[in-house]
This record gives sequence, C-alpha cells and structure tokens, in this order.
Amino acid sequence: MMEEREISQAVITRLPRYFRYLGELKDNGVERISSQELSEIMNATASQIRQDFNNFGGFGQQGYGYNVELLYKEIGKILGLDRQHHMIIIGAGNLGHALANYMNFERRGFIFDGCFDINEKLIGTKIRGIEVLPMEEMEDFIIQNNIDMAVIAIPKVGAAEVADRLVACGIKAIWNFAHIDLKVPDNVTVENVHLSESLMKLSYNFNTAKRNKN
Amino acid sequence: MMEEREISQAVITRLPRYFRYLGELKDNGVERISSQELSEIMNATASQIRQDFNNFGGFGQQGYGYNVELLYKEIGKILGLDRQHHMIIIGAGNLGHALANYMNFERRGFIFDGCFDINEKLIGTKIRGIEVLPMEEMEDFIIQNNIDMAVIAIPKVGAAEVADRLVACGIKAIWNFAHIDLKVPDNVTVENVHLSESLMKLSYNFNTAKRNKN
DNA sequence: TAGATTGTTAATCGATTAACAATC
DNA sequence: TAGATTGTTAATCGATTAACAATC
Repeated sequence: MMEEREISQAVITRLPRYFRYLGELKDNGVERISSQELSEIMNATASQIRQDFNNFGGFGQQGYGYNVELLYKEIGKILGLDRQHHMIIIGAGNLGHALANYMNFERRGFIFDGCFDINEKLIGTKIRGIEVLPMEEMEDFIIQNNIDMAVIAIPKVGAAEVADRLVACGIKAIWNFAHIDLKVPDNVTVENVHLSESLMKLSYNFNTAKRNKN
Repeated sequence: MMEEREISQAVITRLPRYFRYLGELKDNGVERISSQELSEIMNATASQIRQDFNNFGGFGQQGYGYNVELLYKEIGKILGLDRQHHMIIIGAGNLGHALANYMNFERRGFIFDGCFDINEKLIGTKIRGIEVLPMEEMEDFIIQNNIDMAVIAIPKVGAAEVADRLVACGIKAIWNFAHIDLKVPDNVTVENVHLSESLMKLSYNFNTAKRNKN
C-alpha cells in the first residue's frame, strides 16, 4: 500500500486554528475568502496558508479564492470531526470535571461516556449525568462501550500505570494531563497538555519581557 | 542598552521539560550527568541539549558533564521560578477551580491571590480558602494586591473584554484558556492553552494513525 | 479577455544535528 | 597526562516565505 506523504505536525497544529476562524467567517455569512484576506485576519502569511491547505488537496479556485463553507467542512473532516469518538475520563476531580463539560459543550463528536476514579467519595457521584465508577471497572467498560480515547486527568503518580492499562485493553488515543511522558507503543497516539510547562513558559516570557521592553 | 540576543521559543518550550527531568534526577540523588546520558533519558540529541543550555551560558564542565543540582537551579532561575508571581483567576468554574489547585500544588512561586466570576451563585464561595469576588472588584484588587498575572478561565464570550480590562490596569502576563486569540499590546505576554485545539490534534493523529499503522 | 488568485516550484530562513577543537 | 565531554562552529535538514506560471 502506498504510503501517503506524512504531514508535518507544524501544519496539523495550525489546522484547528484555521477551523476556528473559518467557522467564525461562516457564521458571519462570509462565502468566499482569499489566502490574502485570511492571512490578514489570522496574522499569518498567505503563502503559508496556501501551502498548508495544499497538503490536503486543492480546495481553492484560481481567481476566486476559497469557499468558506467547503473549506470549513474539509478541514473538519481532516481533523476527524465528522466522526464520533467515545471517550472516558480517568480522574473525577476538578480537572476531569472541567474537561467533561468542555468536550460536550464545544464540539459534537467527542462523546463523554464514562468516568473513573480511585477516590471512594467521588465514586457514585455524577458528572454531566455520568456516574463516576471505580477504577477496577475501567477495562470492562472500555471493551463493552467501544471506547476510542481516554483522558488522563489524575496526578502524575499512577498515570504511567493507568496508561499501561489503557494500552493493554486497546485504547489508541490518550489525552494526557499528567506531568509525565507516557511510554506507549508506536500505534498509540498521545497528546500532552502539560499545564505546569505552559505556566513556566508564561513565566519566562513575562520575566524576560519586563527586562527588554517597557 | 545592548539588546540581548533573543532566545527562540522552541528552546523556551523545552526548558520546563529539562527542569522536570533534572528535578527527578536530583531527587534520585544523581549528582552529575552528561549531555549524552540526558539525551538517552529524554529522547533528544545530546547536541540539542548542549546547544539549548549554552544559550544561557556555560553550565557544564568539559570532561565532567553538568552538575544536576546546579543546572536544575539555573534553569529554575531562567524560568523565573525563583521569584513570586501573584495571580488571579477569572472564572470560578471547574476549570478555574482546577487551575487554582494546580498552581499551589505544583510549584511555589505562583501564588493564587484572588478569583472573580460573574455568576452570583459562585460569588462568596471559596476556592482554596480564597473568596470568589464579583468582576466589578477586579481592577481595585489587582492594584491593591500587586497582581502580576491573570488566568482567563471563562468561555470565549467575554474573554476579549476581560483581557482589555486586565491590560488597562497593568497586567503584563495572561494565561489564556478561552478559545480566542487575544489582542494585547506588545509588552503583554499571553500564553494560550487552547484545549479544543489540542483535542482536535489528538483526533487528527488518532484517525490518521489508524490508517497507516495498525 | 483581463484580472485575480490559486497551486507549486524555488529561495530563504531558522532550527537541528554533526563534528571537532578547547579544556577540564 | 589521557580520556571525557563541553562549548561552538559548520553542515544538514525542514519549515517558511517569495515568486510566478497555471487557470479560473
């Protein structure tokens, strides 16, 4: 089978942002947009925008530009937003709670099916109508409910073990909020959100900026 | 005044990760480490590690390597972790709540001083001992308490206005969780955590991986 | 048709990696 | 001193930008 050329992660990282801006344009009734116009709104180069879109095929038309609605839909498809993803959250604390709200509010397609915790006090409580279950029931739940993705929203202690258990029962996508680099097989996708690293970056830029500018 | 050469954001993004690994090594009693050894643990090239550290001066010693404790401290300083930062959180929902826990647990230096919300039901409740105040009191609070940083943990509607108000009363660092690209002056640092974009990236990689591998 | 704007190739820029002299 | 490993320069690689022919 011919290997499709790999798209760089730099491009992938920009796609959701295009998607967001195109969604807004669409909602504002804008029908067409040129790479030049989009570049001004998004603060990017027109060249980069055209290169990015062309990784996935010719969505535009010479002399016209891009059809906003079409492009929006295509990028949505590329991102897999036309499919449903069944998700569980490990950790029913404030973060797990926030993420559960998040997923359902923001986009259809990411379906919050289950939630697990080790804390006895949380087990049995409900998050968005979903009962928090004990960790022991996780594997069975994943298999019986065809879960695709798991969110790790527990402290770093325990996260590695949970990841191993998730991988062992076939989970192929992990949204990881624990401060640890998970070791998983090649065919498992991990997306890290390391909040403390983000905060440190803010701290660096803040402290550096103070010296230079202003 | 001589302009220090600007360090690239690619390097800055890696610093917190170095910091995390060095902290672990330190806690495990490791005294020295070579760029080669560190590269194996962190899954990077030794060359990149040496280049990265050298942006900030020579922390190592030929023939010996790097002193773990010293390097850990130096990177901490570079990241501004030796200073205290006074922070407020806008939005006392689950996310704001999660972040408040987060900051205090993870690192000293990021001090959670205040929290604001428009929701009448939340005003007067406490998060980690801090009372949630109405939005009207934000400006006075920032000035009276010498707040450095603000966390925007509210939905995108309203986020732009809040950012303007923060900038207007002198805030120079914003940790932004709203799905919007804030427009702020050059001397204000924004660090975005766009959770939905992260989730979409996971979705893309998951759906693409399924086709290629496995 | 003429004008506009894409798709795509070529040039540039920046970041990563390799190599090695300096030096502990 | 010899060996190890940094600091740093040079080479490579990849990503971004510029340019322009293709084409709607």
